[in-house]
Amino acid sequence: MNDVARLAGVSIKTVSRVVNDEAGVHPGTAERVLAAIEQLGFRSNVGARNLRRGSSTGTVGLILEDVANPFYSLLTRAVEEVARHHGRLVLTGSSDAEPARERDLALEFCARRVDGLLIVPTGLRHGYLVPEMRAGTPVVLLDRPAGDVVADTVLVDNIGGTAEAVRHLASFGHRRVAFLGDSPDIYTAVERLRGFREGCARAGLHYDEELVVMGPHDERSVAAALRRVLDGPNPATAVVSGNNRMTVYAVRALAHRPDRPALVGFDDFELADLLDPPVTVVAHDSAALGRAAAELLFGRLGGDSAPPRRVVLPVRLVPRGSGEVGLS
Amino acid sequence: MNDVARLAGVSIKTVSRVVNDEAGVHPGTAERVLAAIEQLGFRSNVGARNLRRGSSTGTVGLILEDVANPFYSLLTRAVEEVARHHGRLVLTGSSDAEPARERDLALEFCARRVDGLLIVPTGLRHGYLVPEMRAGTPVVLLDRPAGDVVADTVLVDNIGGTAEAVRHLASFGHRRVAFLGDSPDIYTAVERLRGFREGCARAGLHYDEELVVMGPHDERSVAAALRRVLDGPNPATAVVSGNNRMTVYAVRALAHRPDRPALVGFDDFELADLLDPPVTVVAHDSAALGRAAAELLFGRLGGDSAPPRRVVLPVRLVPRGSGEVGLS
DNA sequence: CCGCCCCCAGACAACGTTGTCATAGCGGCG
DNA sequence: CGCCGCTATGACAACGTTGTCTGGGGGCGG
Repeated sequence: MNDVARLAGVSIKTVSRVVNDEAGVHPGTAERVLAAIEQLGFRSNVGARNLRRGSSTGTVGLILEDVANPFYSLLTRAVEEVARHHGRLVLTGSSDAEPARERDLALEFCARRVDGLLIVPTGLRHGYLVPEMRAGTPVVLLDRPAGDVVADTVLVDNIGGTAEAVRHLASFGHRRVAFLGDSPDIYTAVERLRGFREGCARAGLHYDEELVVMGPHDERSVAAALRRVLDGPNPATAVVSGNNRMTVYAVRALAHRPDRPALVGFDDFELADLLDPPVTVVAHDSAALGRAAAELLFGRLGGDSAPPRRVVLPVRLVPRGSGEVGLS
Repeated sequence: MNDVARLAGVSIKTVSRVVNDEAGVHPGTAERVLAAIEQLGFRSNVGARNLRRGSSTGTVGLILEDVANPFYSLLTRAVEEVARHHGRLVLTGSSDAEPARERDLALEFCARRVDGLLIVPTGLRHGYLVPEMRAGTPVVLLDRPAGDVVADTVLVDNIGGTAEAVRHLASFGHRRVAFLGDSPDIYTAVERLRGFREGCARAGLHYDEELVVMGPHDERSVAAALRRVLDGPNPATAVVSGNNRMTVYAVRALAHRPDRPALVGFDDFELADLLDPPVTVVAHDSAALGRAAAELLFGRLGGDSAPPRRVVLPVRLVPRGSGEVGLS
């Protein structure tokens, strides 16, 4: 800016005025300044501006498990879009479901003075957020609440959705339904398991612990879990899988089995409708999740100081074929 | 920091020393300072630190078309990973294939003094990058070069891959192969079309313009394009589709056709192997693309000042079924 | 002709840090 | 006892901006 001022033969303050479109600069002067800016390729330093102004940095932080998962990448896109409408940029980070990494990312974001944080929380302890929130950084939690921190939270109806899946399968005559869930230290996994139990209870099914496997997270372990519930003496005839990854693994594992069980997956995924058979899912809109959370965040930034909200987004069962298999 | 200093009864400089783990602070003093930091929830302001130090902001910018596209979200994840190893955070933005948006994002990133930029360039004019590059911001282009700017570029072998797809189809007896490509102002679309022509030439096929459709970008227009090449008087018996989106649309459009043509898609995608028939693709590793570009960028940040490099990553044809259909 | 006001422009401080230099205190050694 | 050198600390300026205040000149009315 100094260089620009020198080149244009004005003071640095006048350059600042031109850069900020402030009124009261002689058009001729402004022209000279603009020419100098152009010539030197000057770009105002937003960091310094924010420091001086004490104003927003124009960024929000987004922390999730893994952008590579379509569920989160759709969510990310939605957040980006809302942020853009509010003139903000997005800092992203994947925690890989490691609490320490989530914490490091969040604190790093805060040190960079993001205007707000959107977090898909991992693990159980989130007390590290308290000082930041007290310091005025609004935090919105997505997809899961944080056990020990009260903040705005946007969830999907995990319990209702899983219960609905069970009801659906029971309506086709299934009495022995298995549940494959994620690790029990993940909130959504626990909720969906609860929904599963509830669904069993409502449909008058016996809840059999033998048919519940929590924790398999890769293709091999999902396949093993399926063998366990399908190859026993009293096998399941239908399966509810707890998230999009597991559903895909399950489809893969079941592809070459002669006696395929009925399958309903939690989370929709691309091409589910083109598989053979098309996969019935409990769908929810992850873009809507991101949008709702981001809107909530910007609401807070806009001055909304109502008590923390908890929003639960609806899910809906999409029958496609894999879940409408009767008993053979 | 002032408050911390006051509370600990030391000068602000001593607080700075403690925060930065500088040697030569009395342990007792350090303890008092740390206690004050804890009590006040003090978090050092990275922006101010960078301003004073004139050092890196510890961020890199990543601009691509759309994070929601799995191709880009895998890439994003790889970039995040490399950045993390180099202690950097990632600012992301989706350009939606709009040059103006790409430009705005890039300049916004530069105003925030990112250490470097990774860009999947959209459109043909990227001169706006020149001042930034001259100012010392390294730029690496991914997936496509920028017509009018010389910078490090990481590409995939578009021509070779598409030619290979044609060769593969011809080896199953196909003589009339159609090509569905993206809009011709996208570099990869043009390259793949060139690869298609080259493949036709090498396989001794007549290159028939009637069988080439460039530009369809949603489900409806892909379906229309397919009708055009399949329902004419002299129809195609095989189709090469130009990217992952189009392949998926094509699969959907072909799902209920009795006379399905052979199909090879450019870009691999999840579940391609589970469709019926499984989809043969020209696969490349988008994570490797992101990794290579990020490594290149950090190499530049590490002082590598060799002339701009152009890296071309290999592709490989993955036969799965849809491309191994002979003539009926 | 004088005084006032308006239009432009610049001087200066401050935002939150940190690098540089200065200084106070203290123990040891000749 | 005086000097040296070391340790622990602080004062100050500067990073690149911008808000506030001040000042010079010109036009206009009295």
